[in-house]
Amino acid sequence: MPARSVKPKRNAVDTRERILQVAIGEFADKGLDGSRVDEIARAGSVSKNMLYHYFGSKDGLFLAVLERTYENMRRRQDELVLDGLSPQKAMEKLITITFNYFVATPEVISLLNTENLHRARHISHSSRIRTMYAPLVKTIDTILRQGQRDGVFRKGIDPIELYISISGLGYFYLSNRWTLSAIFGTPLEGKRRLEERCAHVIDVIMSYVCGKPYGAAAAAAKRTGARR
Amino acid sequence: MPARSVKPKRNAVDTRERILQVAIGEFADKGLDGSRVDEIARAGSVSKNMLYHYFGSKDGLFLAVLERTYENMRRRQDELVLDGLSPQKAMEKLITITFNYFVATPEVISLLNTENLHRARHISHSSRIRTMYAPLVKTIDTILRQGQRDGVFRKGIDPIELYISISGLGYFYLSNRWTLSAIFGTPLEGKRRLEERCAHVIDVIMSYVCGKPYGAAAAAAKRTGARR
Amino acid sequence: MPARSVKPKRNAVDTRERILQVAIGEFADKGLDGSRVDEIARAGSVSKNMLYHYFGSKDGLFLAVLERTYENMRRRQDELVLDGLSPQKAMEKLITITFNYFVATPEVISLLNTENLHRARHISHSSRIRTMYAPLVKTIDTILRQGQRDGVFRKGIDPIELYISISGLGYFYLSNRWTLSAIFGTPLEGKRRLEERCAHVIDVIMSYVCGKPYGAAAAAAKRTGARR
Amino acid sequence: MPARSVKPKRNAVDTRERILQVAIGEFADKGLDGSRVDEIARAGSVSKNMLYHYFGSKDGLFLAVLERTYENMRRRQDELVLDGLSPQKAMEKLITITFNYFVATPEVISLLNTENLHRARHISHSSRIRTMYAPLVKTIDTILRQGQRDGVFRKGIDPIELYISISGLGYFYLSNRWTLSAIFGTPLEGKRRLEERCAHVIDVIMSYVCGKPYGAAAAAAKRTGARR
DNA sequence: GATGAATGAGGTTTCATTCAT
DNA sequence: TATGAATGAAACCTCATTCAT
Repeated sequence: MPARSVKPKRNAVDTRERILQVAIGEFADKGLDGSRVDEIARAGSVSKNMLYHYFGSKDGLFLAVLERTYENMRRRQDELVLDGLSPQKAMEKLITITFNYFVATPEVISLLNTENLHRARHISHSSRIRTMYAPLVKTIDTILRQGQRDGVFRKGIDPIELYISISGLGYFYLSNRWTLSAIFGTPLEGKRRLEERCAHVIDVIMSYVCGKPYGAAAAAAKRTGARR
Repeated sequence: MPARSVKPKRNAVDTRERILQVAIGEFADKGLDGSRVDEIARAGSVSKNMLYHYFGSKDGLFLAVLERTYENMRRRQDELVLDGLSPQKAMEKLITITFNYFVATPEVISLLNTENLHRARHISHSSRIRTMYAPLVKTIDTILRQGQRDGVFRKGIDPIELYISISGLGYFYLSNRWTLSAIFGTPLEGKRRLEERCAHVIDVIMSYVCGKPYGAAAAAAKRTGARR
Repeated sequence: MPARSVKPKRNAVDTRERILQVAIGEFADKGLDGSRVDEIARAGSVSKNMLYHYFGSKDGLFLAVLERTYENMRRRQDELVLDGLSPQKAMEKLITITFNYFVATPEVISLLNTENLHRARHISHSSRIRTMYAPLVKTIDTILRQGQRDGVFRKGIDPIELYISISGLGYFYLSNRWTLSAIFGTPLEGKRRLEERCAHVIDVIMSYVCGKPYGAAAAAAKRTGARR
Repeated sequence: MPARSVKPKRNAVDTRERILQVAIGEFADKGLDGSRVDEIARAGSVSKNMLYHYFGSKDGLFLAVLERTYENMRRRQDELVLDGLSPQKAMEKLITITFNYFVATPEVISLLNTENLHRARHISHSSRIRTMYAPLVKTIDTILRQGQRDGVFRKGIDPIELYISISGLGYFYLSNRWTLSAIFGTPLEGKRRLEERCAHVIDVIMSYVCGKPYGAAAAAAKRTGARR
C-alpha cells in the first residue's frame, strides 16, 4: 500500500469529464473554429495526448460536447411533470421551462449556432441524438389534444411547429442580444428585462394557442379541420 | 486600337466591391474564424494585398461585410409601403417581408450569428449601423397605434419586443433548420414547407396582436391600460 | 501668368529634398531594415513612384542619406578655424566641436551604426565620400605638429588613431546611452550631464596629447621617435 | 539494439540552446529587423514552432540573446583577478581584457548596437541584466582608490565615466571599422593593427588616470580635491 | 494510461517594387 | 513628372496532430 502518492493517479472518468466541461465552455465561448485544442488541454490541466486519446480529434470532442448538451436538454424534460395541471398551465410551464433553460445555460445557444453553421455535420453522425426528441413532441401533442378536448385550445396546431416557435421566441432574443442591443440601443440582459421577455413569449404563444385561427391559416384550418 | 485590353485596367471601386461580395459568401458559409483570407482573395481574383489595402484586416473586412448587410436590410424597409393598407394588412406585410427576406438572403442569418458569437464586437465600432433601425421601429409603432385606434389591435404592445418576435419566429426556424431537421427527422426546407412556416408566423403574431392579453400580461395591461 | 494653380507644380529639387529629409529621420529612427518605403513616401507626401524615380531603390535612398550625412559632417569642419589659436586651444576646439556635433545631430550616430551593421556596403559604392576626410586628417596633423614644435604635445601621435579616439569617446557614450543607462541605472542625457561628459573627453584626450607616453607605448615611442 | 537511433530523441535544453546559438549569430550579423525567424529555425535544424515554443516571439528570442550576451560579459569579469597586482597593472589588465573581449566576441558589439537602435526596449524588460554591473563598478572603484592611496592615480575619477571611456575607445574602433576603413582608406583589422590600437587605448587611459587634471577639469578637481 | 517534445501545413499580414495611364 | 492600383514573395506566427518513451 503506497504511503501517499504525490501525483495522485487520476481517474479516467474524471479526466474525460474535465476535458468535456472545459470544452463546453471553450466551444460555447469561441465557436468550433475559434477554439484551440491547446487552450482546452491547458485549462483542463491535461496533456493534449489525453484529449486525443479520449476524443480522437477536435471534431470528435465537439461531437461529444453536443451529445452532452442534448442529453442535458432532454433531462430537463423530466422536470416537465404535468400531472394534474390544466392544459393552459401545462403549456405555460413548458414555455417557462424552455425559456429559463436557455437563460440558465447560455452555452446551449452558442453550441447549437455553431453546429448549424456547420450544417449539423457533427450530430448527423450521432444516432443517439436523433431519438431524443420523440418524447417531447409526444408530450406537447398530449397537452394540445387535452386543451382541444377541453375547448380551450384551437384545433390544427402542429406540435413541432409550435415547439419551434416556443424555442425561437426565447432563443433568438438571447442568441442575438448583442447585435439587437447595439441596434436598438437598449440593454436586453437584466433579470427584470428577461422576465418581461418571458411574459411576452407566454403571451404570444398562449394568444396563438387559445385564440382563433387568423387569415389564410383560418381558412386552411377550416378546410383541414373539417377533414380531421 | 484593341477592342478590349487583355489585362483590363481595374477600377478601385470594382475591386473593392468584388472582394466584398466574395467575402459575404465566405463569411456566411464558414463564419469569421472558419473563413480564409487566402481563399477570399483567390475567389475574388485579387492578391491578398489588395484585400488588406482596402479593408485593413480580416476583422475590417468582416465589419465591411456586416455594414453592407445591414444597409441591405435597411433598404428592404423601403419596400414597406403601407399607404392605404389596413393595420392588419400592414402588419401581415411586415411579417411576410421579414420572413421572405431571411429566406431570400440566408447569408444574413449566418453573418449575424457569427457577429453575436463575437458579442457584436465589430458593429460596436460602427456608428453607421446604430442609427439604421429607428425608422423601422417608428413604422411598427405607427401600425400599432393605428390598429389600436381602429380597435383591431390590443393595447400595450412594445414595438421592439414585437419586432424581435416577428424576426425570431422566422430566423430561428431558418438558422437552426439543420439541427432541427436532424432532431425531428423532418425536412424544413422545401418551398411548400417554408410557406407553411410563414403562414404559421403570421398566425402566431396576428393572434397576439389582435387577441386579448393573456395571464399576467393581461393583468398588467389592465393596470397600464387604465392609466392611459 | 497663371491665375493661381490649385495644385502647385512642385519643384523637383524640393520633392527630392523632402524625401531625403524624411528618409534621414526614418532611417535614423528605425534602421535600414526597420524603415518602410511606404512610410517615408507617406510622411513626405509623395507617391512611392517619385521616391523610386529619384533614388532607384531603398538602398539607393539610403546611400543618398549617407552621402548627405557625410557632406554635412564635412561642412562642419569649415567651422574649425584655427587661426591664431594655440595648439591646445585648437585641440580643445576640435574635441568640443566633434562632441557637440554628435549631440546636436544624433541621427548621424544611428545612420553610421546601421551602415556598419551592413559592413559599409553602401558607401563603398560611393567615391565621393572617400575623399572627404583627407582635409580633416591634415588639419589634425597640423595641430599636432605645431604642438610638438611648441613642446606642449608629445611626439609620435598618429592623427587617425587620435581622431578615432576623440570621436569614439563621445560617440560610444551617445550611441550606447540606452543600454548604459539601463545597466548603470543612471541617466546619461541631461544637458548638465552631457557637459560633464564633454569635459571628461577633453580631459582624457588632452592628458594623452600633452602627457608622456605610457608603458609599452613609451618604449615604442622612444624607438620610433629616435628614428624620426 | 541500434547503436544510435537515426532520429535521436532530442532534449529540450539542447534544442533551446541550439536555437539560441544560431540566433546570436544571425542577430549579430543582420540586426533584429534584418534577421529572419525562418532562417534561424532552418540553421538550427528546428521547426519554427519550437522557436516560438521556447521563446514566444522574435523579440523574446532577441531578449534571450541579449541576456546570454550580458551573462557572458559578466562572466568575463571573473577573469579580472587582481590579487597582488599594482593599481597600474590592474588598470592595464582591465583595459586589455575589455578590448580583447570585444575583439574576440564581435557579436557583442553588433547586438548592443541593435539594442540601442531600439532604445534598449528589450533589456528594459529584463530585471536580471540590470544588476549585473554593480560588481564591475565596484572593482574599478577599488583599483582607483588604491592607486590614489599609492599616489599614482589622480583624484576625482568617476568609475562609470572611466568604464565608458575604456569601452568606448575599443568599441567604437571595432564597431565602426567598416566606415572608418572606407573613409580613411586604411585597413583596421589585422592582428598587428589591433594590438597597436589596444596599446593606444592603454596609453590614452593611463595618461588620463596617471596624469594631472586638464583645463576646466583641473580647476574643478582642485576645488573638489580641497574639500576631500 | 500518460508525458514532453516535435512537426508540417497553413494562418494573417507586410513589403519593396512595378505597371498602366 | 506624376499617380493610383496592383503584385509576388516572404515575413511572423499558429494550430491540429503525432511521435518516442
